[in-house]
Amino acid sequence: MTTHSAPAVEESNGTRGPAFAPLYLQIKSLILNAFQSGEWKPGEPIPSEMELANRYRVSQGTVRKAIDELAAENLVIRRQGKGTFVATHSAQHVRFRFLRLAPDAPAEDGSMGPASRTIIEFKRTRTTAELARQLHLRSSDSVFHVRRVLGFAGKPTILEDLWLPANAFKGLSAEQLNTDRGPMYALFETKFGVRMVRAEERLRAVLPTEEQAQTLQLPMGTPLLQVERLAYTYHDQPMEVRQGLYLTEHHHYRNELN
Amino acid sequence: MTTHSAPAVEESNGTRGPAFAPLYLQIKSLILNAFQSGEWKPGEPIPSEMELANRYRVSQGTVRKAIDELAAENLVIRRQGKGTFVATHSAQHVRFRFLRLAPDAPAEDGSMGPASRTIIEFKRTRTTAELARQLHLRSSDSVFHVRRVLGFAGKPTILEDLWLPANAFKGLSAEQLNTDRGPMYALFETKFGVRMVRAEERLRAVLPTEEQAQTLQLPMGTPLLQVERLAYTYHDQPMEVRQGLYLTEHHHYRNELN
DNA sequence: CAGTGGTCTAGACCACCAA
DNA sequence: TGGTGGTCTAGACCACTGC
Repeated sequence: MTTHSAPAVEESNGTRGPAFAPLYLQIKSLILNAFQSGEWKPGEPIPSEMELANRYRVSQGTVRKAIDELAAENLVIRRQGKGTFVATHSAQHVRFRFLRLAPDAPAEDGSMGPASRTIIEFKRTRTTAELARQLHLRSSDSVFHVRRVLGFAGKPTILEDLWLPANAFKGLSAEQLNTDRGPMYALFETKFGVRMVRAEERLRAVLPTEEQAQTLQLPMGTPLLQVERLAYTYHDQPMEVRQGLYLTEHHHYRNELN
Repeated sequence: MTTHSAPAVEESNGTRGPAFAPLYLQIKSLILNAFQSGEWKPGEPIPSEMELANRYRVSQGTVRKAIDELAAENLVIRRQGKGTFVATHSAQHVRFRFLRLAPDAPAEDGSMGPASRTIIEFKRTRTTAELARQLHLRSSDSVFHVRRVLGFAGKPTILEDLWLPANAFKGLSAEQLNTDRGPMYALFETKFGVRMVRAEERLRAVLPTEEQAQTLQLPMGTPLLQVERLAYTYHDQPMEVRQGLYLTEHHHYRNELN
């Protein structure tokens, strides 16, 4: 603490983004740190703009611009008159935000989720070279591997494999996954403090192997949409690899180009 | 013109967005009108923020917020020290912005475009009921129908059908499409003043018909990625229906989830 | 009513670009 | 050097929420 005119920002914090970034980006980075450290948890309100402005010794406008960006990236939700809240996968209106498969005929009850979910495999294994590369792991690290089938209206529709770094998901169990209702990403948030923020997907049309066809109860030769996903948490840290096979007879993958 | 304190906004303009929208949204709407009317064309600079502030009788900050949104929607490009420019599909770095198919192995020369393009059908027909619904046409209106094949590295990879409202594309010819280099959407801009701004896509895995397989020189039973697109110009006006069949043996459709 | 985010203004200074 | 967009500030007022 120097004596004259407080230094703006500073938070007795070693890692503070690029040294000479604009003030509002430094503020944004500090807020993200608070998210990652769990100081403000998903679903909870963050301090008001005025409070943050005082804390960081900047004007309200600068805090506002930082929060503007966080809101644009869906990391935060603003509600006029109430406050600003850390975004969560548990909130009703953003559930299945990352599941882009939609029924061709819109469901009666409005939004939909999988009607059935069955874990058909759960194990902890050593990382493969490919996984290590994608998840930034060392070859000695281990991962959880989950395989599950999602069904809509009684019909198996998605066969999904996913891999998670064991270090970040200590204690994950098949029991836990089976018991839980609601999106898997909501479970990750509440039980492991891991919030998925962004993902990249690669899509292809493929034919199922015999095993895959049996699992999905489909004839061989049925074309399936293969979706490879790499999901990231705060600060662009990769935290999940997922590969899905989607049956697109009565569903489609929707996308917006901007 | 009243005498006291100029009224802010107003542009002797009947259609001006929602009546009681915030000022900056009204400004944004006025700017969009200028785009649509062709007052400021793709690639050209728009007036400086100060000029616009004076013209619309608002502060620079309000104009700035309007332009912020336009920039976020990729309708405008800002360049510090130079000005703000109407976005264009002709610009080198945004070419093929709407083509999400990428080679599995990154190309040597960096960015890629189709190596070959062949128009295999071009005709003017009456609108179908489905097309009329999607393009907001009357059943008496007619459309252009184009079918083409795109190839990469000598291999046919995309079979694409597209439909355009004939009214908006008066004079479009197969000749024109064959002669032109560069993205089709750039041609639409320069020749017809139609700028595509946004699109919705629906993806499915399908098997080709016999005719489609022959056209793409593929064996029957090859799974293909079917991409249905509805593309919009300014003010959310639908202007193109497109259906593509993508061969995803050596390419993938990339997507970002936020 | 007090507290929150949302809008709007006016003005200062900076970083970048072209002539 | 002058003009452009980019950042930052300070302050006013509005709209919405909950007590």
